[in-house]
This record gives sequence, C-alpha cells and structure tokens, in this order.
Amino acid sequence: MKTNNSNHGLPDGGLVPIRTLSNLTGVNSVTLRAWERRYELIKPIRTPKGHRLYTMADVDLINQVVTLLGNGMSIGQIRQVLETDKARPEPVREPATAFSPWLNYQDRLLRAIVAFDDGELSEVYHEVLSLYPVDIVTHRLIMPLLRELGERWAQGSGSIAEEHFFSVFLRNKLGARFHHLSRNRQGPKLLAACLPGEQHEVGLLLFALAALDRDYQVLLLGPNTPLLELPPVVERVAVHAIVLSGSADIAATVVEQELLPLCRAVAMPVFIGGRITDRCLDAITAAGAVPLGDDLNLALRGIDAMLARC
Amino acid sequence: MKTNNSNHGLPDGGLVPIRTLSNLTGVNSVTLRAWERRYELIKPIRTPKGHRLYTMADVDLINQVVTLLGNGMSIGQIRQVLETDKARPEPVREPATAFSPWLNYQDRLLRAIVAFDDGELSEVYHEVLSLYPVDIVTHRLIMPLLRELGERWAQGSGSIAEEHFFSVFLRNKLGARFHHLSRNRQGPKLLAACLPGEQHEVGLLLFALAALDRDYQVLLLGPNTPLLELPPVVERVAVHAIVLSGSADIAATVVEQELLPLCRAVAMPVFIGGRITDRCLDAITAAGAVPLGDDLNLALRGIDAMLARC
DNA sequence: GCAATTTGTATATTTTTTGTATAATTAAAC
DNA sequence: GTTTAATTATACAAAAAATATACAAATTGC
Repeated sequence: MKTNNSNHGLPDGGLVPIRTLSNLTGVNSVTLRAWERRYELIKPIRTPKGHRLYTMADVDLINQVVTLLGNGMSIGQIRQVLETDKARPEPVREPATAFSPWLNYQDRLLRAIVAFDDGELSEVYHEVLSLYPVDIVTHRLIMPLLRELGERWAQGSGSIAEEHFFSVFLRNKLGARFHHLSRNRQGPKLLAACLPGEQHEVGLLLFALAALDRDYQVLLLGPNTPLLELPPVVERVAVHAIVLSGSADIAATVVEQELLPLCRAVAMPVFIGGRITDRCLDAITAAGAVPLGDDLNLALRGIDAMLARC
Repeated sequence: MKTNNSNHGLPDGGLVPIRTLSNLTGVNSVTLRAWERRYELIKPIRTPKGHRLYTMADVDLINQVVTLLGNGMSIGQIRQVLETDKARPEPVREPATAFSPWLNYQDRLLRAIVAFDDGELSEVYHEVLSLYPVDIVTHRLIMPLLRELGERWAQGSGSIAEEHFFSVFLRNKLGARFHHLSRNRQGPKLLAACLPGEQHEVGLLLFALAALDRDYQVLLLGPNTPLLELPPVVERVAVHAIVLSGSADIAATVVEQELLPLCRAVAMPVFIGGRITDRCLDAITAAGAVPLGDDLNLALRGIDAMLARC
C-alpha cells in the first residue's frame, strides 16, 4: 500500500520547489527557510546543487502550521509544544438585552452546545427550519449565535471544543442541505471557495445556500483553496463568477499576491466576501476583485447586479 | 489544411516534425530542444540527416510536462517524475476483478469529479450505497478512489481543486449520514476528534460511521482539535473513550507533547487511529494511549475488546 | 521599565535554473 | 536558386534560490 494518506498527496518523485510551497501555503519563502533553519520544522530533499524540494505532505504540514499559528500558538512552540500557559478566566455570563423568539432559540442552541447534545441540537435546528426560511434563520439565529460563540471564546468562557462541536454539526447540516438543493439546477453558476488558509467553511456554506435560494448554481470547493487552482477549473466548467470567502485573520499577503494573478487569468468577476473585506479593501479592489462585505443578502444583490451588467 | 500527406502530414507511423510538436503543445521549439539536451525529456527519432521526428505519444508527453509545470513543479525535476512513472507503468491492475463493479463505479465517480458534476456524483454515491453497506463501499470504492486521485495529481492530469471538490462532497455526505444515524442512540459513547493540525476529516467520519454501525454513540468534534480542550468536555459529558485521528507529520510532535497530559487527565482509554500510528507508535504507547492502526474494522474490534475489559 | 528573546522580513551577494537569442551550417521546399 | 526550416553550439538575461547578516516589531523575563 502506498504511504500516502493525504488525499491530494503526491507519490515519490513529485517534488515541488520552494516557490510552489510558498504559493500553496501563503508563507513567504524567506520565512520557510527561516523556519527550517531555526526550528527544523521541515527538512526538504535537496538537489545536487542545494535547491530545496518539497513533497505535498510538506505542503500539508505547512498549512497545518499556519493553522496552528492562527490558533494562537507561536512558531517556536509548535516544534516543542509547551503550552500550559492557557490562562483560563472564570466564566462571565453575558446579560441578555432584548427579547425575541430568536433569543430563545439561541439560548436553547447554546445550552445544547455547552452540553454537547447532538440530539437537542438537531431538534432545535429542524424545528426552526420548519418554521422559518433559511435566510431568515441564517440572519437572525445562526450569525448571532456564531458571534456569541466567538465572543464567549474570546472571553475565555467558552471552549474551542464547543465551537468545534457546533461547527461540525452546522457544517454537516448545511452541507447536506446544499447537496440536496443542488440537484437539477439551472441558472448561472458560481464557483465558491475559501481563500487560502481559511479553514472555517460555515460562512461559505451559508453563502452557497443563499445563492441556491436565488437560483444560482454553485460549484463548492471548500476550505483553504489555492487560488492558482481556480483558472484550470473555470476552463473546464462554465462558471459565471468566482466567489471567495475569508475571515479577518487570513494573511493579507495571500490576497495581495494571489488575487491579482487570478483576476487576470479569468475573464469573469471575482467576488470576495467575509470579514476580510473590511481589512483588505484596498488590496481587493486594486487586484480587480469586487468586495462583498459580510452581509449575505447584500452580497447576493451585488452579484446579481454585476452579472446582469455583463 | 495539410494537403501533403506524403511528407508532412501524418506519414510514417504518424511522425511529426518539431514545429508541429511546438504548435500542438505551445512550447517554443528552441525550448523543446533545450529540454531534450538538458534533461533528456524525450529522445525523438531522427531522419538520416538528423531532423527530429516525434510521435503522438511525444505530444502527449510534452502536454503532460506542461501540465506539471502548471502545477508548480520545476522542469528540472519533471524528468525524474517521468522516469519513475515509466519504470512503474501499471504494475497492479486489480487482479482477477476485471468485471468488478467497483472499477466501473470508480470510473463514473472519477468522470464526475473531473467534470465537477455534483449531480452525477450524488447519483453514483446513492446508487452504490443503496446496494452495498457503507464499510464495503469505503474499502472497495472510496479508499481506492482517493488513491487514484493522488496518482492523477502526480501525473499532472489532476488538480488540487478536484481533490477539494470531492473531499467537500464526501465530507458533507458522510456528515449528513452521521447526524442521521446519530439520533436516539444508546450504547457506550466515544468522543472522536482529529489531532491538532489535522485538517482532513474524512477518515474520522468514516470511523464515526463504522462506530455507529457497531452501536456506539459518537460525539464528533471535527478537525484540528487541541487535546487540552478534551478534559473539560469529558467532565461535562459522559463518554467511555476518546478516539483521535491523525495522519500528518505535525501531529507527531503534538502527540509527544500533548498526548501524555491528556491521558493523565482523563480516566478512560484514549485511542489513536490513522497513519500517525505507524510513525509514532512508541510515543503513543509511552503516553498510555492505544494505537489502532489504519484499518477501521480492526480498530473497532480493538475498542470493543478494550471497553469490554474495563 | 528595560534588556533579552522571538520572529518575520529585508538586504546583499553568489549560484543555479531556464527560456530564449544568436551564429554558422545544413536540409527541405518550391 | 532562393527561401524556409532545422540542426548544433554558445551565449545571455531574467528569474529563482541559496547563504548570511541585519533589523524592526512584538513578546517575555526580571
């Protein structure tokens, strides 16, 4: 059996130079060499003349390192994982400020999450969706809840495990819904993917569902997609626009370096959604892409307008 | 139009001069000669006076090279890839199962993936799962297909985007199946998560489904879970064992540093599955965890035995 | 607060890679 | 014969990558 567990892994001999590793991970090649020199994170094969050659497993590894960095771990600690300095402030309850059915649902969901109760989670989810359309639920319940969870986590009163638990649940539910709704579709097709380094897919799925609701087709490529991979895709499949999603903590350098080549390579609008639009507005517009902001309905309306113009 | 069929069109066995190869591949003829001289990429037949004559196989070869270049490989390395590729043409061809339905399914799935055809993907998937149990499908179809996708990438005929597309599809389908099967469950409860840094969730989902099939409950925490997050979870929810999945190199370091504290903090068996078990067997057992290996059925049997003993 | 460390990046310099250009010669085409 | 195309061989320039040093911002220790 092949010693290759990574899905896109490359068997022996398929080696890439440092520029490709840099492109696929968004990490500066100088930094990659520094990591190797300082922490021996990776020891790539060398050509007879000393040039480094990396496997796709190395690509995975660096992406994981990037993720761990994003999780707050410092690069030096990733090698010798000595954490334990996790300051754990005591829980602080956030006071409720207003009353609405959504607050009640949000409270039930929150309790289910804290209890890691998959059954209750499903029950509330299906109850809500049998009463309200998905975009309303998204806007009034899911988004606020994700924000709430984020704040809980930031304040140290929630755990990463809770966020994981709910993310997996939500992603699976939304993913199932997406594939169910995707069948036998007409309408203009959007290619949807997360920016390189972005692992959180829920925002993209919510967008995809909203787009399906507006009679688009959606080709979903998921998290952490190298932008260089997209031009071959749009050559093979007829899509009308590309929509990329990224949260705030995506490396801005990725946007600056990869977005412009992408926009030049494809003859269609490239939209950027998510919180990253707040931080890299200039770079996005400079590259010729269209920022969408964080509001799904506004974003869809923007896409409608742009595609109608073309 | 090629009016001259005797000398220039496709005469002796379809041999073409270098300008035709250049036209068909888009590679400058000077460059083609340089590749031949520097890397011995191709050795064309020569006319008595030394002019190069290429076969259509050479055209395919150069196109393959161009694709590999597009995938980020450097020209100096491609030669070695082609050599190893040539040295091992097609050693294993699924012995004696020429009419196995799995090859047919795999072919249909592969075509759907290459075409980014979500609908066809769903159709084949549901057709297969209506005929065979999920563990058989996993073993005979999904796993070989993932390997095949890896091979395609190495040969320059596939892309990371294809792998993303299929991963997202598969993960959503398996996730939906998981939540569907999770409802109203009895039986001992397992906490399942990916090791820190591990982003590939398909293996964990396959395990979770296999566990449900054996009347376990599964609490699924998903990819990239910090091990220090787990003790608070098992204090809050009654679980009988923890199952962690990992494949990547980074997990090797993490295992050594984080696994021991986890095993000490929780009073229950901690299992480790996936390819990480091959690489870190000593560290895993030293920390007091139980390695499970890469085979789902064997892993489940091991968990059965261990839990029966407790 | 201040010094020490960490860490990503910048810079300088050299070497390697790689596509293309050029020149001189020969072969093929018309 | 003239023109076009292909050959070999050398050369060149831009890009990429190597090593080594330096630096600024941030974090940490005391």
